[in-house]
Amino acid sequence: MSTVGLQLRELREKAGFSLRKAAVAIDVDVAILSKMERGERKFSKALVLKLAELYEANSDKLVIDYLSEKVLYELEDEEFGLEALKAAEKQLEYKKQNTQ
Amino acid sequence: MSTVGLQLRELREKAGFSLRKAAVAIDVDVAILSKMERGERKFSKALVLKLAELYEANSDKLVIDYLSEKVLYELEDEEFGLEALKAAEKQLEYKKQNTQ
DNA sequence: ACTACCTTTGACAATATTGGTCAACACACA
DNA sequence: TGTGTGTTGACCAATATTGTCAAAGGTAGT
Repeated sequence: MSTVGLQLRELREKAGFSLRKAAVAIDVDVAILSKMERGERKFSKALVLKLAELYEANSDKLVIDYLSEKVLYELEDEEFGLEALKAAEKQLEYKKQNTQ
Repeated sequence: MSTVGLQLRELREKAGFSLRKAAVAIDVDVAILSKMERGERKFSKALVLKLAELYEANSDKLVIDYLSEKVLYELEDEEFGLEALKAAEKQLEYKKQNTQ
């Protein structure tokens, strides 16, 4: 599985943007984008969306992976991580039923 | 579904602790415990464990619910929250297989 | 060697978030 | 009145997160 950072790096390269140009286009410091692509810093959702738009890529999967990484980060090394995810899932499914 | 805070409040009352006594026992300010029980502040895992021990309650479910709440908090109002959870779950399951 | 790009790195400042402290409040009841 | 209960808000301190900047090292072309 490839991280959001690496996915966005690939997309950037395919779209023909240098790191600098991409950074300027979404109004963020080059250093930050560099670190984000390599996973040294966490993305913000806003930046993921901006980049997806810039590269003309579908953002849904990127956002899902972004959120998933965020969640996994919270649960890292937790003995009951999987159980917690399943509990959270139940909650969300329940909520979805009752509001839609 | 009952929050971790409310569960711990029930446990406290059943165990016969006043808020103050419980707070003293786990070495935390009363105000904090009060807020945590009512969900105005987030618990820390350490406090959940301490309280479970104090009330002689099984901590597994409490910890799972605690983590689940933490995760749901991250995903609140996210369109793709459910998908993100499922993606995270896959990751964890995969990881589990390959390390145990 | 020089120039012009590229990406990475680390140090630092600014800012936001979190956690803890404290005093006061309101309520009930002996 | 005095004692115990839980709640509230203001405040500070520690910590984490983000942004800024300058410099370094790599590569390619002239």
